[in-house]
Amino acid sequence: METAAATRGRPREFDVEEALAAALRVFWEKGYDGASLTDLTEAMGITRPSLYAAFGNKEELFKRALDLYETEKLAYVGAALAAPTARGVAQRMLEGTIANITSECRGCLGVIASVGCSNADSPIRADVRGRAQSSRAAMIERMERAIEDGDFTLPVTAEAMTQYLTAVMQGIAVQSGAGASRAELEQVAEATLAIWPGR
Amino acid sequence: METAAATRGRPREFDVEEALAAALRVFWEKGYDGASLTDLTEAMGITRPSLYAAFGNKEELFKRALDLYETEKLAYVGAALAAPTARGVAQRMLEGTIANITSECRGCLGVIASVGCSNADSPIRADVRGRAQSSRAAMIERMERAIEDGDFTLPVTAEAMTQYLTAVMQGIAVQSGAGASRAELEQVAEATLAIWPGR
DNA sequence: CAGATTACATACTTATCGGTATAGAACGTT
DNA sequence: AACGTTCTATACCGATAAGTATGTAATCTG
Repeated sequence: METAAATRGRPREFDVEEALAAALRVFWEKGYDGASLTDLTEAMGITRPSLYAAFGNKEELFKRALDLYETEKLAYVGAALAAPTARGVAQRMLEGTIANITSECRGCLGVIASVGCSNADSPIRADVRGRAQSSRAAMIERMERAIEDGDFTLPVTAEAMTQYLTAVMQGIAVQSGAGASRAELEQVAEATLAIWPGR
Repeated sequence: METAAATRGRPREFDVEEALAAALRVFWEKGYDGASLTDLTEAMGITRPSLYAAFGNKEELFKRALDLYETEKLAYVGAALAAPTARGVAQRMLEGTIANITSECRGCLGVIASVGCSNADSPIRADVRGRAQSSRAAMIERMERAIEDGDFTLPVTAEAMTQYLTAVMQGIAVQSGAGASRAELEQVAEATLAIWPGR
């Protein structure tokens, strides 16, 4: 249905992926509510009507930016879950988190969008939550296998260890957004691993 | 200087502390940027000029609300630091955090204001950060004493354990804001205590 | 080259933002 | 009762929010 179009009419003068990457940085810095269309269009180097023609509206642009964020910035999650032991998973997750939130922009876009959205029943929050749910499920599965493998020296549940590790990562993201140095964040990761109960 | 005034002129028709408590709830729910003056005045039951006469402006109102938050909602911090062991401190801190963020409103006002403020160099962020710094210092001191007391079964630093425990609490607050159930939050606290290295 | 089609650029819409000017209402003092 | 003082109520301010109408420029099809 939508495969037609071809190349009729005036060609677009900007690169959609580049513009999207610029939008992602703005959302990352300012959050969904905080990012105005003026901020976005300036960073993307396009005009308002071009943005609406290419992406629909602000909300859809944000979702597209989240897609990009997931594929580019959250790639470490998959690699982390492939670690041979639960400790390895935790280590790679923490390292990935710190690398991610101290790179281009501070903090975690998921946390920023979820916490920073003014009204609790916003479609933005629901979207972010839905995305988080799938990686949570993957983490729980991985932790279940770790329990079967005897990775833990304590009787823990997969859900609890997932929620716990997620909390530490989110806390690191909060501290990063609040201005903590990379060394301080690494302290948290090191402490978590030093405490980690098992291999 | 300001002790004069007495009771000359028309008396105020609303209770300042009550209005402040209402403002706190609004800021807590929507964050600083997200709370509009319309939201605030409606919840406080007063008009705009009354708000400005009594509190100065939005920023000062927020700081007053933060004062109230600290004295009423963060009282558990002092009690937690008085626990006999580091584990006791952690337990009371985690319990206090969960009780706080699942009571009136979800999440932690400090996290919400810090993460949810659209621009990074806002006076709001600076204020929140300054307040957090003092409790951080108190926590570090307490952890130093715990190390001297031999509370820990691992070679840890007071700074690292403080940052770590703070991260877990912030993570719990994030999850609460994202809609996690109380049971899920308690899972995190229980896991943290189960893992806690020492008494 | 004519026409359809698509994108860009300027300027606009309505709504809401934080903050305030102004007028009237309620009090203590004289 | 008249006055100064302080609060409340309404209506307003300029700035900015998200989103769009309109005209023009650039491409493909015929």
